[in-house]
Amino acid sequence: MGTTTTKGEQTRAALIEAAFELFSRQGYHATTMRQIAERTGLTPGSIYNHFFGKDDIFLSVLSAYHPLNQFSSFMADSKAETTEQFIRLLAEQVTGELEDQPGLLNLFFIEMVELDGQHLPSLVEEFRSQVMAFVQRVSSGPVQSRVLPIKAFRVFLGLILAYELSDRLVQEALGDEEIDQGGLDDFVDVYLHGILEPKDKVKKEP
Amino acid sequence: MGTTTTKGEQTRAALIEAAFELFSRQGYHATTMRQIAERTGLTPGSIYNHFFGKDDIFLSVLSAYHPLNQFSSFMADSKAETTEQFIRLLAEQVTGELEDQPGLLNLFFIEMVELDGQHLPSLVEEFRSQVMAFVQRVSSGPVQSRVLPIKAFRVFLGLILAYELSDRLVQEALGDEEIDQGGLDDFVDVYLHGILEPKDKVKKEP
DNA sequence: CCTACCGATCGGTAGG
DNA sequence: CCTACCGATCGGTAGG
Repeated sequence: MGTTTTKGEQTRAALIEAAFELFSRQGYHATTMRQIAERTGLTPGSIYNHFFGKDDIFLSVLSAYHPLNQFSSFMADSKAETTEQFIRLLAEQVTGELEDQPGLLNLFFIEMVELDGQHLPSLVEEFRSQVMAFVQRVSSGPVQSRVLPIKAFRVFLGLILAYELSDRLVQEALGDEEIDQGGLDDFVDVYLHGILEPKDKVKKEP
Repeated sequence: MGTTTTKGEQTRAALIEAAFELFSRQGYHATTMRQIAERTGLTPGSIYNHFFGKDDIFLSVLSAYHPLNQFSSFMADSKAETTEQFIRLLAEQVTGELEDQPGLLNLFFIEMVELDGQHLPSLVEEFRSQVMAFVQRVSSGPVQSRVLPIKAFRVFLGLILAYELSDRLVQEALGDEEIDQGGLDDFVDVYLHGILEPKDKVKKEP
């Protein structure tokens, strides 16, 4: 690459990567500065040449690894023609990404629980443009969505969460038994068409 | 109540309650035995007359407060006639419960991240009968579900998660701005009928 | 970037 | 159930 990286920048990057692996596996408070240093081949004290402290490291990890980073490229590169195709493809890519990097979701939960969600607002802010792209895409297709696009986005996020978390639960519960692979399509089906047959469309009482 | 509780049992219960509040707010490792003792009016050392150690307390908290405890009573008491009513009512009750006790969800995430999900299998086992009740209910209604009931259940759990988590995110992001209250109905709508108009039912390529 | 070190605090125990 | 205490380990600093 044309970008030159100084030794210091390389060390900083190595620290962030090591910290990501430790944080996402053990949580924030269970991860020690000594562990991070050891993984990078440094002495604990040396870390403070690159970061103000432990929380500064976590903040850097969070911005480098937060789960919504690749959303935009997925959406920009999408070759889908219909809304249905678009949703299916996006769900596939996002869950694939989360499967490759299981720590991404953990990092999010750690921030929420152990750090009281203090960094969530800025994360949401960073993500705003990607939400808009999704909304634009869903509302401009040849077939309109039944619900407000922003609601559709929120439920879509939930779809991803539902698939990932229940997948972990099922795998944990079953152990070595049959693996309920590939259920993603069913999840997306429900998202697109609901669990009920169309004939069940009963008017709600006012 | 007719059940007599000894002093020791009362203290144990008080410890579990105090521990729940602290764990769910701060996480496992950030909560100290001294904090738990202080909240109960005890000396740190006294805790060990009731529990083997910190992890034993967490285990007790988890079984006393795990989020799926009230599911069964909700389903048993449901007066819903149609599947649609059943789902709507259940979603309302569960999210209402999670709103009253925000710690329930946190506890689940803490277990998953900080304790590596070691207790999840037993939790799932405890919950198995409730899953069966849901499946039974959805598959025996006058209107059949389009998807396998077990899948419908997994997506339903995701629906709840989606609503709760995105609600927290939105509230965190908006701060004092408009509060997007009551969007639960929209979430349930998507779950029941999908985001697409029925006319969009396009066959997937084989 | 390392050596050496600090005060603070942790989970847990002994003895009564 | 309390007093008193332990070894271990934590995040972070001083000085070079």
